[in-house]
Amino acid sequence: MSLYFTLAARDGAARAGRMTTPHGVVETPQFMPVGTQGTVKGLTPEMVRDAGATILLGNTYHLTLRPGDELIAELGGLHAFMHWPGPILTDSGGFQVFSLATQRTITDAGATFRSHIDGAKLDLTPERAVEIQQNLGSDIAMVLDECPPGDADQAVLQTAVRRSLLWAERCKKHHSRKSQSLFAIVQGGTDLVIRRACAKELVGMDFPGYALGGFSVGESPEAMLAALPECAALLPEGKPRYLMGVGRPEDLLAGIAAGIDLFDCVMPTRNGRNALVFTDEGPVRLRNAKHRRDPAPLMSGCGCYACANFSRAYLHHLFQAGEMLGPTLASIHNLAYYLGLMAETRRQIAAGTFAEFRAARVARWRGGAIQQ
RNA sequence: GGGCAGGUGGCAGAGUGGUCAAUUGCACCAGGCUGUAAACCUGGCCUCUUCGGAGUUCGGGGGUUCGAAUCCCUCCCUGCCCA
Repeated sequence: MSLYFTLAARDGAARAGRMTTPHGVVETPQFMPVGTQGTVKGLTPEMVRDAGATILLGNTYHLTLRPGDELIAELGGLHAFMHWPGPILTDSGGFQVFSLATQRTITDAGATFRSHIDGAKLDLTPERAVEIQQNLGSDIAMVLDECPPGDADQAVLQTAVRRSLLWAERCKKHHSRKSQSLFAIVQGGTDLVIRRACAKELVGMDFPGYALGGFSVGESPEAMLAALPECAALLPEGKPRYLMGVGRPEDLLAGIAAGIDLFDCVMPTRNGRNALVFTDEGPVRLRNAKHRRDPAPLMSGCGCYACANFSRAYLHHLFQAGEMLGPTLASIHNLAYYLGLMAETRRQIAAGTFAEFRAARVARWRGGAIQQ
């Protein structure tokens, strides 16, 4: 076994636990910053660590196209290559099946991409997706899946699930790296019948961890939040549960309430680069003229490097001037905010007060958003 | 004093008789971003508007014309060259 997961506390459906990987321990619930191309954009690994991160995400599709998974293996694996000694989870390229839909064709054999960089052909079969991730040497690899869009009809969802199940089995069979765990991905959109069938099959294959994919891909936030509790409950109790690609702070708390342990999302880093920071009072758009002479930190009471040393007026200036430190500082704050939220959530679950905590937080975010 | 070039929306800069409230870029204003083709993308940016339009604009004034940012006269201003 290369992965140990133990639950330390429960509070309703919410759980607090601990996942031990070859490269370190991950307390759950936990948020994983996204480092698609072997970097959390704009931040050094030390900045990411100091913001509170313990585990990062990397990407199969992007890293095999550039610089190449074999090159990374030759240089000591992804951890050494990107100078991140902690745990890494790699996504399989299944999300690119969705996000780069115009660049690919898909059959039961696998997904064939036309590189978004130079147009070269990339055959991403389940076996190849596993090989790439084994070359990268991540602690957790994901099975290749077909991620259909949020507005897909039942027939499309069923095809995607059938294919994802086929691929999951092939990935599992092909996977051989002992120091790496392979997680399965449940698809099915917001259709609970299809989700249930998909989860049942995957649970029967006995993976060390399970993810919910196919959320936040165009369906309404309400539809996702409504489906989450039942979908999370389909996954084994004693194994890590990962909600892929989600999301806004309130979505994370909803996921945790449903029994999710792991999250990843580009939102804190992408939105940070685009001048939006998350705070207890809701989102703050730093480009807005009202921050021009505001001496306050991004968020009062926040202990992150950005808040400890700089004003909103300064961040506003950096973004107006197009300075690269703006995206860096906003990303640092947003990651610290997300990771701090997870740390506080773990304490609240341990104390048995998660539901009240969640209700108060959500009310404050919404109230703050209205005042913006 | 003489010659030449030129004065267009916050700035730069197109347009040179009607399709011009006026290309485009920048600046500015607002919004979006959910397993990253995103330090990106949308929209707005003279005034009013019941969003159908309406009213004032292209240095000032006068004129030609059915019609002028575009042609003519005049005045003012700017740059370069000569004295």
